[in-house]
Amino acid sequence: MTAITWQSVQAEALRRIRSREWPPGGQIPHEADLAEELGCARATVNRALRDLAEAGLLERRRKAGTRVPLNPVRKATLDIPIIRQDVEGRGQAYGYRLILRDTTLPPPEIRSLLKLKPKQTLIHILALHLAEAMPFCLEDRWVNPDAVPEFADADLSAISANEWLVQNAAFSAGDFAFGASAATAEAATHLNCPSGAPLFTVERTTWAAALPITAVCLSYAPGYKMRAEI
Amino acid sequence: MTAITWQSVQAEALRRIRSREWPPGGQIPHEADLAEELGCARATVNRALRDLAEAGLLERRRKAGTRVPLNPVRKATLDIPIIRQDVEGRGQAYGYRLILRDTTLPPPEIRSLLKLKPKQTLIHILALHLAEAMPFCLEDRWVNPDAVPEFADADLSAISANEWLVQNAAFSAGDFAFGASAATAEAATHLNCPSGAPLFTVERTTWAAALPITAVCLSYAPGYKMRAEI
DNA sequence: GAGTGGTCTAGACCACGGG
DNA sequence: CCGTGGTCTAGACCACTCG
Repeated sequence: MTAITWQSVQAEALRRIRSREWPPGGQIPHEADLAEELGCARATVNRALRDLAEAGLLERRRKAGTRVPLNPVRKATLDIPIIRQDVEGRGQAYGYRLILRDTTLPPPEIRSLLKLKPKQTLIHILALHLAEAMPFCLEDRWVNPDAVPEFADADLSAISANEWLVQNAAFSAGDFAFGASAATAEAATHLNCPSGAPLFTVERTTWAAALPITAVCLSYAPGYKMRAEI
Repeated sequence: MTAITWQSVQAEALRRIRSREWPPGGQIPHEADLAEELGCARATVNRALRDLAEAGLLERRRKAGTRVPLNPVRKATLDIPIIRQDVEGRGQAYGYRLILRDTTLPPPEIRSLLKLKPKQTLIHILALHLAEAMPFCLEDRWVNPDAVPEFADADLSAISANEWLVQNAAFSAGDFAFGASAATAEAATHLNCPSGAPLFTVERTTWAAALPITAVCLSYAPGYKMRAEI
């Protein structure tokens, strides 16, 4: 009977790493040797070590073998839910208010961010997400109608642009930048906080292949924290 | 000849998801059917779909099968390097200055965060990380000497606590909280910014099993952005 | 050139959990 | 109960890369 799973192999490897039985900077045995020692197939060892390498706890290279990194670059995984789910996941009642919806020329920084041609117009959205009727997050978004033509017909008073896009243009690529900025006068009004208050911000751009879909800046009300585990 | 890899299966699955050939909320074929259709082994399909599920693009449950989620919770991966590598990775010269090193009772919020007994003393570190001789990040750290006794002998003028711990107590578990806060007068002095300036902050706690190792708050100089891709 | 991880296969058994 | 994904195996070939 085989009580050996890839998880148990992984746990044993992790133990050896943490106990420095496999010291930082050192090579560890080959997959084949480990498989024999632990009494399982090489594929099982492979699965276990591959997962550890993806988390940054091991470095693997063909021919060079597997080693414990001296300065591990750990990987943390962030969940990116739609804002409604973020609020509801905290056990709070979600609310939403559309503030502005317009079609206009974007400012230069948005145009260059999305690599648009000079005269390309975008749909501009400003919306407030609420938790227990308190301001939670201000969404300042630009949408490329060429990438998602149906968006022009979306009823943004019933569903947030955030949610609409996740449901209709999801599964695409993009990048995030997290930072802090001072609340502008307008943001302070909407978020009901002092002007200049420190706000946690998420800037995101989304692409369908080479076609830009949307750029958004989310400004969270003071006190918001984004969490991750490792 | 087998031109079929799990990556190609994954790409095909992704295409069907994005093209809505597999619509949101809908079931997709079983692994066995897909394997037959695509002409590969079930294990290959499994690997491809498992990876998509880990990224949040599919939901898999035994017996219920695999479906495309209506509101996908995307997963983004963050790299957590040591600060020196973060700076050097930007092509800048790294510098470091130890500001304070003390052994004392932690404030209540740190004590409860690390679940310490009332009279447990910790080592308190305050240090500044520099990029091109400009303030980059302020490190405010508490270390549990019971968890890492050797830390008491570390020469923190030569190596940052951040780096020492990564090299000597790495591979442990922990959690992160990202947020924004206003620069205190002291932080403003060290970071050379106005008091009250919005700072991007990372709070982290690290554990070896049930034993708390360290709690740290990193305050980044104004303008810092943390990036991730999806 | 040769060693190491990367991957595929065909088959098998198992565990979870929906109906 | 029993279908579906989760996993293990033994063997094979391949691709990368170090020496």
